[in-house]
Amino acid sequence: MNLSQLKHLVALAEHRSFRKAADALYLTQPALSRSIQNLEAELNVTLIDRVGRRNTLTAYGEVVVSRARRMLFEEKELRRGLELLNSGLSGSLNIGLGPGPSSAISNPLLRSMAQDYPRIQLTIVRGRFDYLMKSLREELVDAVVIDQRNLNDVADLEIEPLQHLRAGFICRATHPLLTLDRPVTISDVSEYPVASTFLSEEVSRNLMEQLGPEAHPSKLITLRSEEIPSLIETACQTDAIFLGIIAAARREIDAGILRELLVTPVYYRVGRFALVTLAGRTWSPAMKLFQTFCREHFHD
Amino acid sequence: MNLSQLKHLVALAEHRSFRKAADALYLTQPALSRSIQNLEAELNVTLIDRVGRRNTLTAYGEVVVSRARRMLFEEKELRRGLELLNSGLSGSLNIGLGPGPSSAISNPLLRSMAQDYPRIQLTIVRGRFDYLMKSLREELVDAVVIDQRNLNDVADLEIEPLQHLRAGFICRATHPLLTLDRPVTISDVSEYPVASTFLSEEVSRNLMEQLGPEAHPSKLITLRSEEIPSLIETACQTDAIFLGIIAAARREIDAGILRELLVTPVYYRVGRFALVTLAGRTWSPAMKLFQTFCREHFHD
DNA sequence: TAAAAATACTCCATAGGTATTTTAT
DNA sequence: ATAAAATACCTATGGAGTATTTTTA
Repeated sequence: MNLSQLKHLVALAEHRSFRKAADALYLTQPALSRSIQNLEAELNVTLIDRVGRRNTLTAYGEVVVSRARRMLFEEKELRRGLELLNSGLSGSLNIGLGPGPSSAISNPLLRSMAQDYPRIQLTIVRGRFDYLMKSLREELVDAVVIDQRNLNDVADLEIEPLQHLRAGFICRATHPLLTLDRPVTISDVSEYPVASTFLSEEVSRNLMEQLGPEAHPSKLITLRSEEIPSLIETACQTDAIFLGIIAAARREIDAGILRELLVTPVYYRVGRFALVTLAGRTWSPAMKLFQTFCREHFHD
Repeated sequence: MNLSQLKHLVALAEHRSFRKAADALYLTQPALSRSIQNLEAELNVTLIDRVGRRNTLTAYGEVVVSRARRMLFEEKELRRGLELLNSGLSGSLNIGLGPGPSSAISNPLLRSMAQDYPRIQLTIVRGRFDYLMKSLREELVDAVVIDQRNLNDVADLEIEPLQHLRAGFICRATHPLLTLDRPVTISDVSEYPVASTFLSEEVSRNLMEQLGPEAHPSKLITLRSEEIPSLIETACQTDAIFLGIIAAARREIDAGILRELLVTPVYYRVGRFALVTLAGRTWSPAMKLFQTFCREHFHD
C-alpha cells in the first residue's frame, strides 16, 4: 500500500469513474486501473464494484476510503506544518466570519493586522453558516467565527467558545423614543422601521418569549439585510431602529451618534459565538494571533 | 513521500541510531540512510541532526514524526478494519423484509446477530414490496427478502429462491372448530373472525380457486393488519383464525397454544420467498452470514 | 582508532506510458 | 455502436543490496 494508491482510490470514490478520476489525477486510465487492482490484490479484497457506468464502493472500499482520507489529511497537515515552521509570522490567515462576528470584529481585525503584522496575508470571507462550514471543511478557510447554536455535527471540529455578545435595540441619539417619559415597549418600537439581519429560529422564538408575539421578526422587522454596517448607517440617518449585536455599533455609540434603546420587559439576548477550526490541523502562528485577538475583542 | 519512509523515520526516532533502526526494520544501514535522505530532500528540510552517537530530531523532524505516527496508525487500523469485516465480526447489514419474511425471521435474526455477531450493525427495514425494491435499488438496504411472485423487472437483480413457506389457517388449541367430528370447510371458517395481512391479487385468486368464492379475502378476512405478531396474538386470545405463513406462529404452535386448522379441500399455499440483491454488488461477509441464516431458517 | 553514517555502484521490482482488446450499455 | 475498463507490452525511476570511504567521539 502506498499513498498514491490511496489518493487514486479516494479520487475514484469521488468520481465513480476510472476515466474521470484518472483525468483528475493527471494519470492515464490504464494506470489508474492497475493502481486500484494492485491495491485490491495487496489487501486481498474487492474495493469497488465495476458495473459499467455506475461504480460503487464495496463495504471493504468504504473502510479503506475512510481511513485513506484521514491518512491523506495527515499528509497534507504534515507538509503544512513544515511550511508554518519555515514561514514564521509571514504566513497567511483565511478567516470566515458569520454576520454577527463580522460586524463586531471585521474592522478592528483588519486594522490590527495592518498595523502589527503587516506581513501576514489576511483574507476575510463573509457568509451564511452553511457556506462558512463548507469552506472550513474544504480547508478554504483556516477558521470561522459563528454562532455556535447552529452547530450540529461537531465530531471533526475544534470549538473555542468566545465571550458572549449582547444583542438589543439601538437607535440614533435624537430618536423620539428616547424622550418618552415612560418605559419603551415593543409596541412603541414597532411604530418605527426595525432593521436587522435574518434571524435564526432560536433567536426568533426567544424574542417572542421575552417580548410577546408582536416581537416576531416577520412582523417586527421591516428592513432586512446581511450587511450590518448598512443597517447601522440607516439607524444613524433615520428613525429606524437597529436590532442586533450591540458591539456592531460600538463606534457609533462611543461617538454619541447611536444609543441603546432599553425596551421593557428588558430584551437581553446574547450571541453565543465560537472560534471553530478543523480538529487535527496544526495552528499557524497567525492563527494563534487571531485566537488571542478574538479573546480580547469579543466583549460589549 | 511514502509510507515506508515514514516507518523508517519513526523507527529512527525511536532508536536514535541508523544502525539499530535499520536492524529493527530488517534493512541495511545504507538503505535506511538513503531512505531518510530522500525524505529530507523531498520535504526540503533536515529531519534529524546527525551527531555521531546521539542523533536527535529537529523541530521539523518532530512535526513529521508525529504526523507520521498518526498515518501509520491509520494504516494499521485500515488493515484491521478489513480483517474484522472479513471475519464477519464487524460491518453493517441493512435488510429489508416483506411482511411474511419479517414475521418468520425478524426475531430469530435479531437474536442470532445479538448472540453470535454482537459487533455487526443490523438494521431491519419493514415495508411493502415497492418500497423495499426502491430501497434496494437506491442501495439503502443491502438485500431484501420478499415474495418473488411480485417480481417483474429482474434484469439488475440477483435472486436466490429460499425454501417455500407453507401458508394456512391457524387457530388456538381450544378452538371449537378443532372439536368438530367432520372435516372443516371454508364456510365453517367464515363463521369466525379471520385475521390476515393484505394479500396480493395472485394469492387471493388462488385462495378462491381452491376454496371457492367464499374464500375471497374481501369477504373472508375481517381483521386486517400488516403486523403479523398482533394477528397471532389475537388468534391466541380469541377464536379468531389466522390466515398466513405457518412459520410465523412457530413458537406458539410449539408451545401448544395454537394449532393448524386443516380446511377441506385442503388449502395449501406456499409463500415463494427469495433473497434479492443488486446484481454486481460484492457481498460483504455479513451479507453471506445472512444468506446462510436465511437458508437455515426458511422452513416450516 | 573504532563505531557510525554516507557514498559508489549494481540489480530489479514496479509505476507509468502507449496501443489494443474486452466488456457492458 | 460506443464508451468504459482491462490487458499487453515497454521504459525508466528508485529502493534495496554489497563493498567501501568518510566522519567524529
